[in-house]
Amino acid sequence: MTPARSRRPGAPTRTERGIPEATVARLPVYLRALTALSDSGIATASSEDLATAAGVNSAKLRKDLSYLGSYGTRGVGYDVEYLRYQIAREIGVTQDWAVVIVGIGNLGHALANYSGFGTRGFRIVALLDADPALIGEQIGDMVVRDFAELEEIVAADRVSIGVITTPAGPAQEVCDRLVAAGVTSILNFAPVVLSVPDGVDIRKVDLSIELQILAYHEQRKSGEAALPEVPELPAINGLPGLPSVGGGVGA
Amino acid sequence: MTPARSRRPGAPTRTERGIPEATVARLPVYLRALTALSDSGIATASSEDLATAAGVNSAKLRKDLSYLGSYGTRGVGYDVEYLRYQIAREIGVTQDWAVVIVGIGNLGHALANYSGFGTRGFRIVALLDADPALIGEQIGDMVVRDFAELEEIVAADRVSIGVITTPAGPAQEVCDRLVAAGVTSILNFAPVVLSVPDGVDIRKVDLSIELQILAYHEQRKSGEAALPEVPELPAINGLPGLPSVGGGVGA
DNA sequence: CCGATTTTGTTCTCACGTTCACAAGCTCCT
DNA sequence: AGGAGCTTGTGAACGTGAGAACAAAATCGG
Repeated sequence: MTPARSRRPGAPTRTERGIPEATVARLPVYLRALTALSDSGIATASSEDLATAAGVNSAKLRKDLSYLGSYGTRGVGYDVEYLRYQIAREIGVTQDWAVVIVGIGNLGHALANYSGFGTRGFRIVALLDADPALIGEQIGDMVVRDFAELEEIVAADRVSIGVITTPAGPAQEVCDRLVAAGVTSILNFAPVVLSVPDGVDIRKVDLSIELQILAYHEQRKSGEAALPEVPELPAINGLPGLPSVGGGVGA
Repeated sequence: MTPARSRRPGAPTRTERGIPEATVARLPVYLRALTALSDSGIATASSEDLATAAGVNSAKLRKDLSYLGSYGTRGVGYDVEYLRYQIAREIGVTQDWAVVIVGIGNLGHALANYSGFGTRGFRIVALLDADPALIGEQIGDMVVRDFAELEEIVAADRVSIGVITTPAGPAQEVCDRLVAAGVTSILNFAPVVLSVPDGVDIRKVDLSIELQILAYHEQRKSGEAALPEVPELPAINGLPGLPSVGGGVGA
């Protein structure tokens, strides 16, 4: 351990490798950009080049990279291969993470077939479903197994990441089982808010939310005129009997 | 138009219906929570109830809702149906938005079959692909059509939202065609940074980025010991010939 | 009719994230 | 060897978002 390079008294006291969440979310983008540059045979790139490839501005990119350390050479730029390795190591994709996918419907199928699984760094070790009609089905070079085998598989393959592609209904129960089995990171595609204990990370991908955000902006663009005028009282047309207002539900 | 209700001189001057982006991103979550409460027969809910259902804290929820107006009754709470309608209207899902999906691979198939397409508010009007082997295939109650028909379809159905589920390669070209045809909102599943002109909104969903973010936190949890020590010089082992350092790329 | 109770809407403060601007440091040319 | 020219890394200003706390308004009981 180097003795904390030039820790000034007034420095932001970024606690021992604490990288801001916003930066963490961009590192994979930089990694992909670097891989693309590398594949094009580019050996060195400036922050400006990288920023363009990643779709951000160069000041932000430099600040983000500065949290990792001082890779990069002033007056020259960044060595593409070197930086790529450093970011991959920081993210943790120099090792392989074992992943299980639970819920082999349309989306589960699609993810199971997702060749390369993005960049390397992840290995699907099991496709699970509770439906007997699906168990045994061959997908790519894998076979769908019974969700009941979850605990066994997690323990055997040291699985730390679970992907939930079930419908909304069973999602929380599946989530609880994953957590109980020892999975500590979950990627949720089901349209529900899952609750997990502290220490478990959860991320959500939700198609319909993304579309609704687009719709909001789209509505703005189509001129404010398109907005139906607000009925200020709850006299809603096609809705089943509303109590005039209030009325107090037994909470 | 009401003359700007009680605009104080020192007020934040939130420009005429400018809702913060962070709030916009949460409105669909509130909408879903309200729909769930409604389906359970709950007629009135407090900010605390709603916040729990949506997975946020109640102060944030109240502040978010306050940007929409003063729906809600002090001492009582919010009328579920009324608030649900107001949010739906604000987002713009009281009308139906026409959507095309381009790229009918595994993911495209999955989205095409996504029944209900989240909540209502969206209508898939075409599934497009350039591969002759796919054109004509029946998926649900739709048929895959030739990507060449894009312009015609967009014009005929007033399509404003496009979903890109092609591989990375053709994504930018597909994007350009969509924009040229008049689409002004794009949801991109391809692992590339797309560039679009001003006035076009774009959102990205990226499985491998989400997994990498999880991996980063996972690595943190597994104890810092797991971090391989940093090679401070670019002496990278299994990589093809690196110029010692620098060497200046022609940029 | 009035006070107690409940819950919203809003104000204030703090933390986080973004962008600007520039000094430090490296390379290359003369 | 020394200066010119780039490009990084970072300090500082600015804007946005989150959370605590409280005043305003509505209901309910006496």
